[in-house]
Amino acid sequence: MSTRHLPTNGRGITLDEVARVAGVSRATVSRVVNGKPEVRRDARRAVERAVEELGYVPNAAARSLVTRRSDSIGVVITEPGGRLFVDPFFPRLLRGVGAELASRELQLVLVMPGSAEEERRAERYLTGGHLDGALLVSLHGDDPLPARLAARGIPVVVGGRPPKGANVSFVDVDNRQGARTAVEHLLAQGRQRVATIGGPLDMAVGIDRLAGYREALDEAGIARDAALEAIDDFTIEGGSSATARLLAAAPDFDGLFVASDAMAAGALRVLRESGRRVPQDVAVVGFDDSPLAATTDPPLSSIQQPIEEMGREMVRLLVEQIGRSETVPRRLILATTLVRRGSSEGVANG
Amino acid sequence: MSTRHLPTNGRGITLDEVARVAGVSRATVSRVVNGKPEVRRDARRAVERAVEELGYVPNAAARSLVTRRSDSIGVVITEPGGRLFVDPFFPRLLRGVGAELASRELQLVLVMPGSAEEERRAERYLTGGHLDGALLVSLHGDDPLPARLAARGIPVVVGGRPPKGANVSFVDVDNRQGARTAVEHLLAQGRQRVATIGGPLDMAVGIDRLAGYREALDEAGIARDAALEAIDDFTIEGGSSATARLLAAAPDFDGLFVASDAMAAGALRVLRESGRRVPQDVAVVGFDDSPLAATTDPPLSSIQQPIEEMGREMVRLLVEQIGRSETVPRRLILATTLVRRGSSEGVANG
DNA sequence: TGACACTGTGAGAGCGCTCTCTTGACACGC
DNA sequence: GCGTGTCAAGAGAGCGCTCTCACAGTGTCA
Repeated sequence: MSTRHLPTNGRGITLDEVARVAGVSRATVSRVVNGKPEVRRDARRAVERAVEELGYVPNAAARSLVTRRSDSIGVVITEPGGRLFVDPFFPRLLRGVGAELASRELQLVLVMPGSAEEERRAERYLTGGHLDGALLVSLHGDDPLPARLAARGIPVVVGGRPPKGANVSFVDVDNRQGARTAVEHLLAQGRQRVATIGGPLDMAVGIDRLAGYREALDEAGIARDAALEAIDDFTIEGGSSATARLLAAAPDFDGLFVASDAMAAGALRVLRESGRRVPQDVAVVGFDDSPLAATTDPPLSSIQQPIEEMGREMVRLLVEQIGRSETVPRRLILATTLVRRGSSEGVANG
Repeated sequence: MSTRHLPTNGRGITLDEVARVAGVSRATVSRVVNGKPEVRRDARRAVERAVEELGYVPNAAARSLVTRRSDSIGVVITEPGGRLFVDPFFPRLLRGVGAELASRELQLVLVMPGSAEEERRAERYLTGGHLDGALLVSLHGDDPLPARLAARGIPVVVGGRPPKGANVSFVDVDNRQGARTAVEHLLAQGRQRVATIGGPLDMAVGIDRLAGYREALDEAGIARDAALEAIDDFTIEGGSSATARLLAAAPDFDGLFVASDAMAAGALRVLRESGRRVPQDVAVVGFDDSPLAATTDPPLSSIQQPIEEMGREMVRLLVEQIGRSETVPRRLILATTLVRRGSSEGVANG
């Protein structure tokens, strides 16, 4: 597009040089570059031409130094490993975040602390004013990070329901309603004994999806049965062993809601090994609608979450906060969708 | 616009204040903070105490402005979507990159251009001297980006084999040898007619994995057969339709090497639908060793690649370049491993 | 015509840091 | 005593930018 002859690599072309070439002052160039309105046509034009000709790119450090803005935000992923690799939650989220940032000329700084030591370094970095704000994802237990950052006046938005103490903005997926939808779908298929495999109860997703399961049963007037509930981590193996426990405690269940697709994949295997046919004997619905839902045998019905939208909304909430000195925390809950596949279709048994 | 002298971000602790508290000059504080040796014991101690007491964190922008280093590197992922979400390649890579950067006090800036427009913006950003170097992953076709950046003197390391024209450092996985290993394994199992499903031939991975397949056959003295080769994209659906074509063209194949696990998942489904048993009738090996390899029925044998190590090595090569003015491009090829699972086990047929 | 408002532009003061250069203190040899 | 060398520490000059303030130029109205 442009013919920039000078291979600058940042060092070299400064505002001063552009000003000289354009025949105006440094201040005027600055105004044009930053889109300020009070510059006359011809001056603006001269500056634009000079910028183009010289291939001028503003020096971010110098600008930051005076504006006290870094024009970049942090995305902190505190995830030891598991979920990180099993489904494409993070790529999707980052995609959404990136898309929303791009139109705002903001940069995305990824922080993935892998140890307690690195986590402390990350906090230090965040509180050091290097970033204009932070997106916090995949918090575990009652991580004090969001509250700590908020207390320091750093704009923060949490992805997922934040820990108890933290009064910060967040964007969450409606896990509870998603779980309800899944269970209602199983009941509508005529299933009488619907079991569940829940995720870890130290995570909001784990708690909320189990709560949704229970609500759906309550609302349908079906008595709960502790034997129909098994809890495990979000891995494939967790799903397998939880299913084994379920089969031992309540061999007669004919519907199964699993709080993640990975666990559901494990469940399908164990069900098959136990001689159950899916969906004829047991109808199964997972959660996440991850790619592996389409590869299992039979393909897995699942609850789809708008992850990219979540990323985008997180950025919007964060940008709202940046610049304002005091803001009221906002919360946003995004709806989920049931995706019907073979594992819960047809075969009305009763 | 809004003049804010709020104690937010950074909180205004400067070198000067630390110097005053410690009773030394700004220069001495700077020396201590940057680990320069020529400071006497007591002065050093006083500074350290003052830093601790005040919670001083250096202002990155000010430092950058004079050092002309940003202490951050870019990771550019030019991937329209497909591969991004199907397997955890990127989380793994980012994990490796992040781990290696953390110990070097470097920050990771993620750039994911989603359109041509964003790609140009990204290039502008990179050449603007905002970053000390860049890691380029998932390049397609003959993307001119690496060559362009290198020409501007920006340190660059490519993940995967770079486009023809680009004489830059890169780290790649030994796709060719991985494919050979897979095919040799199938032959060792007694398979006589080994087919393959290859990836897009405008990508280095696609080309190299197909080349490996052919080499293995050549070396075993088996004549190649065009009917045994099908090409498609790296998706599940691509694998399905490629398999259908293979079944039509050469219904007698008894071994199948698929250039990605996602495609292999599609292949398994179509093989099953056609009445073939895996591994009895057709033994299958995939590539990537993604999580879905463990969830298919039967579990999929696959070629594992050291993705996190790739990320770490990329950072090492990049850091080597940063600071040096002229460097010779280096290349690194990482070995793969065959992971044997049910889809290619036992049943020596011949 | 003078007083005043308004607009576009330039001059210049920093932002917080690093780094060179200079100074100061001290030890040593003659 | 003086010159010389060594090492630690301070003074001060920017790095490239934004932003305030002053000022020149133009228009408006009494």
